[in-house]
Amino acid sequence: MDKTAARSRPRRILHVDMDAFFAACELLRRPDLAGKPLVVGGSGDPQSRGVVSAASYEARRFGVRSGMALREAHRRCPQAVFLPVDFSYYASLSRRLYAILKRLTARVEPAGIDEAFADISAVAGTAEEIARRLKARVREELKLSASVGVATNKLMAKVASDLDKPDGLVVVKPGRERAVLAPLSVKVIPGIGPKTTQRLSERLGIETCGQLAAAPSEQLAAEFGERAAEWMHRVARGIDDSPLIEEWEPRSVSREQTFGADTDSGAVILGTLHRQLERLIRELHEEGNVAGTVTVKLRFARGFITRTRSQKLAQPTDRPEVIWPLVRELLGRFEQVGSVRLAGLRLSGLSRKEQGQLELLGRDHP
DNA sequence: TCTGGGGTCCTAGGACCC
DNA sequence: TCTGGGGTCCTAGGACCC
Repeated sequence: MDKTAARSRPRRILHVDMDAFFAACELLRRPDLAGKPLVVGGSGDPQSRGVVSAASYEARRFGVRSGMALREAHRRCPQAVFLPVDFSYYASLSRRLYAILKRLTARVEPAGIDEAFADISAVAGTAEEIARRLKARVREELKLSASVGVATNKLMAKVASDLDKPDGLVVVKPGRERAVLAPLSVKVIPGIGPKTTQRLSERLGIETCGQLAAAPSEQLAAEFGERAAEWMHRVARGIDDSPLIEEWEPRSVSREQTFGADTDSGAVILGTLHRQLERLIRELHEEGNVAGTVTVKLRFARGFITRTRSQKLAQPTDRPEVIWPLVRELLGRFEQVGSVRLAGLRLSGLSRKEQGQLELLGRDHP
């Protein structure tokens, strides 16, 4: 790698983010719903437990937001059409979006079902021309609308794609990063969520990225620690060197389930965990993976608190007869905190199953 | 009106070793 | 024999993202 060459010419990173993706996908196959408020979430029953995954812009006018309880969405907009989440259908459209991106450049980083980064440094044309071309292709081939941001790094490209939604196109010129961020709320920065936003405001009186960039380092460090303070200072100035990551291996897999009604039945919880283990084992086998650590997660109804118990396996494994007794043991380590709302199982520390490991396990468990 | 399901990364404390 | 410090691993929890 020629580092000086990479430094001398700034990168050109594009971020594409689909507008109200799940709702827009549903409208493709339900054109009769066009113009109506539409809410996609959970089982589609606004009276059941579940949250809004996506709301059309018509529904947003009534104050419906993603992450909101379905019941609350229904209270705010009773005339909305409620549809269940059909993840595999959206995934099929997502694959077509990625195919369009791959025609633009091979350097694509997936960032979820409805968004992605692409390094367009080597693509011919101005940033705006490339972004227009991409948006036009998405509109023609998928009949969907996307918002696009282009900047010198991932952080600023993502912020830019969000500035003019829906159907937006924002290019941040090299050198303009800090000025673009300055008037914006700190919460536009990916990684600064509700808790950090509140803490910045209440403890330090900081609301905007400009104020964050100008805050004394010692003050930030005293509140958030050295490393976090340094990170905040950089992102508030629009500085981000993080590389595009085209592919990575998953670090963990999990299944979790919220009960329709809270339960204190050990049999129900155990049965749920057992089904979850069966599904996870199938997934491990399909991917040729073994797990290193087992985690059981319970959410208790009272106070909505989540507790986990985890243990590293003596030997990474994909064998249910090794994992299941550990799940039972972990379950026994929870204190009684009343009825349970959610039960979940996570297998982490994934690695590829290797021949030697297989033989070893075969000897241990004939 | 209560808050889904799938993930990632970071931190802190205790155990343990040198 | 006592004390301290550094590094690493493991567990638990928190914040955040889509």
